[in-house]
Order: sequence, then structure tokens, then C-alpha cells
Amino acid sequence: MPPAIKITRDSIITAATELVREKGTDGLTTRAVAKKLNCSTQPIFSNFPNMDSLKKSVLDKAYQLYVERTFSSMQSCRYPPYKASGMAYIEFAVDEPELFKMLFMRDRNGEERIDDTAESEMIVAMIRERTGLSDEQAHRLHTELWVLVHGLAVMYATGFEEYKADEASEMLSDVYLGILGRFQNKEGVVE
Amino acid sequence: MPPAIKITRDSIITAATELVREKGTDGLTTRAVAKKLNCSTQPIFSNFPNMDSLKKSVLDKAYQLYVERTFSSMQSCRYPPYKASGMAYIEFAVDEPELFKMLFMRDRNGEERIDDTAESEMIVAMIRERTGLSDEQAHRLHTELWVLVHGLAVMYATGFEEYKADEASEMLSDVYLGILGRFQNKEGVVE
DNA sequence: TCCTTTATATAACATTTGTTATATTATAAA
DNA sequence: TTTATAATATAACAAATGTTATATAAAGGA
Repeated sequence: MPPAIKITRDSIITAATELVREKGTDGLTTRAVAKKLNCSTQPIFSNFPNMDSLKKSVLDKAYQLYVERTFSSMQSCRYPPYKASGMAYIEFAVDEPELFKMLFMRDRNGEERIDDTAESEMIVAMIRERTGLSDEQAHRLHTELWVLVHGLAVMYATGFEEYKADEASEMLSDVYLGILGRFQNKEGVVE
Repeated sequence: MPPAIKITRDSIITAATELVREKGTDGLTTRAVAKKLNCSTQPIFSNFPNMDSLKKSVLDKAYQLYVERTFSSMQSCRYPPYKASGMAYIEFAVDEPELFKMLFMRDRNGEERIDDTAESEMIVAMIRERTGLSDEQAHRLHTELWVLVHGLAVMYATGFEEYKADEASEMLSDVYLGILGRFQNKEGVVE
């Protein structure tokens, strides 16, 4: 019989994720993970075929952390639900910039596009219901807000801009209400 | 007298910039530059104290390329001038994703913030003049549009979304006109 | 108690990278 | 023609990294 397992697959993923949090993707190396676990590099390779595989697991773990955070952030409901999801995304970028970069700023040029139409349709339906916009208008409102939220989040994650919660919140409102007003009433706009 | 100079400082920067364009920042290595110039790695180190210095020069060169592109893009004026600058930023992200990443998606957390108030004030003044908004409103309009443009550009640069010129253009208009309408006339918006 | 199994440790290897030491060689002044 | 100068080439070094070969040792079954 072999010795009992001391280093689990899960502990490796956790340590690796912690490393990315602290030092970014480049900080994720075999020896750094081993050091954090107080072990040699061997357990990594008996649990994962190679580092890319571990990196993939860290990506999944990071996304799980993001979902959990978003969920609990929505619970505390400082904002109406739709806005809350945007603010949660932004706050994730602020609090976990390295995980954010890994998850949402990675190069997807090789990857196949993920199909999020189902989720997207749900949100659009909700917007339609609340605002009386057409399907196309609701879709556009959602897309444009999402781009704004992403832009802000990226700025904060990269340290391009300093995060101020009320500023971010105001921007979302400005744009939301602006587009909404425009779609609900196309009059009253000069040029 | 020493032999004539074959490898100029400028040719090194050009080769290095080309490398970043093709393979991203990680593709910028001593040996890759040397190979592109058909020379050894030595000329690099007689022209630059180290690779970080060359990387800095590439950053400057990339910014220069961006400015030139933006300028000539503004000349062809497919859009009104203010919108044209946003579209030029976006198109730079589409056509030169690696240079865009290097310039506008790099980690600025260590860097000191650049002071762009002068330039920003000019733009804000222009907006104020054209729209009759207050200084604060014009400033907010500009900031929010800029965030949107940045968000779109980042999406395209990372391959998160496929670029379609008319879609991007419509988004800018929606948000611009939406915010503008909201600021010019606060009535007419439900909830 | 001994033995088999395998988790982990140790150590080594290949590769890549920045950087430097040394050798070579083209150039123009002497 | 000779020679000093410095631009470039060659080669080597050290460090970091992924990965693999080998050694060690723990744990329960025989």
C-alpha cells in the first residue's frame, strides 16, 4: 500500500489560484506552487499531465470564485438587480484584478465563441418587461451597458483609473437612463 | 576606425515593434530581434542597456504609430470629428491588437498617472460648445463615451467579440445621443 | 515481519531567456 | 601598409522554467 495522500488535486488548484491572485498569471510556475504547498513539484505532475492543464483548472476555479462573489454581492442588494450584476463585475475587477485579467481579458482569438444566447435572452426579456422596449432595443440597451461595464472594469483592473463606487454607479445610471430615454422617446434631441 | 554601422538603433526598434505586432509582447526577445535583423544579439546591447529599455522604445514607437493612424483616419473623415477619434481608437484595436494591448491594456498599477487635463479640457469645451451642456455634464458625457469606446476596443483586441464597423458606430451614437438627450432634457424618462 | 504499491522527494535534463566575455573584422587615419 | 577603433559575431554563463528519471519512504495486506 502506498503512503496516504498529503497533496490533493484540490489543494494544488487552490494554491495555484492563490498565486495568480497575488502575482498574476506569470506567477503561476511549478516551483512557486510547490513552495506554497511545502512540497516538491512532483505532486503537481501526478495530478495534472502538464502545467497547461493546471492553468485550465485555475481558470475554472477563478470563474467559480467570480460567480460566488457575484451571487453574494447580489444578495446584499445595494443596487437594483440588473445594475447589481454590472457593479459586481466591476467590483470583482477592483478586488481581484489578476483573476479578472485571467478570466475576462485573456486572448480569445483562438477560442471558439461561447453560446450565451439563453442567458442573454433572459436578461433581455427582463429589460423588455420592465421598460416596454422592443426586443431589438432591449438587446441593444443590454449590449451597450455591458460594453460600458466591461470598459470600466478593465480600466480598474489595469490601474488605468482609480475606482470610486459612486462614480461608477453614476456612469451606469447615466448611460442606462440615457439610452432608455432615447429609445422610449426619440424626440427632444438636438442634432 | 571602426567598421561602418549596419544595425542602427532605429532599425532595432522597428524590428522589435514588428515582432510585438506579430507575436505580442512575449514575442519580443533578444534572439527574435536579432533573427529579424539577420544579425547577432550584440548590436541590441550596444544600442540599449537592456531589454527593458528597448521595450520602452517600442512602447513609444507603438504610440507614435497609433497617433499617425488616428491622424490619417481623422483626415478621411467618415465620421464627425469627435466620433472619428473614438472609431479610430476602436479600429486601431481591431487592426493592431497586439500594439493595442501593449499600449492600452498594460498594467498601470505601478505607473504614475499621466496628466491629460489639458487635452481633456479642450474636448470638453468643444462638446460644451456644440451641445450647450454644462461643464460637468460635458465632462461626464465625454468620460462615459470614452469608457464605452475603451470597452469595445478591448473586446475586439482580445477577440471577445467580432468587429462590425456599423455595429460599433451605432453603439457610439446610441450612447452619445442617449446621454445627450438625458442631459438636455431630464424629463420623459420612466423610473 | 516482509513486501508491494505508489505518493512524494531529489536530482537531473532540455529549453529559453537576458546578459556578458572574448574574438573577429571592417574602416580610415597615420 | 600598418594600426587603432569599435561594430559585430561567436560563444559562454546564469537563471528560470517545464518536465522526467530515479530514489525514498509510508501504509496496509500477505
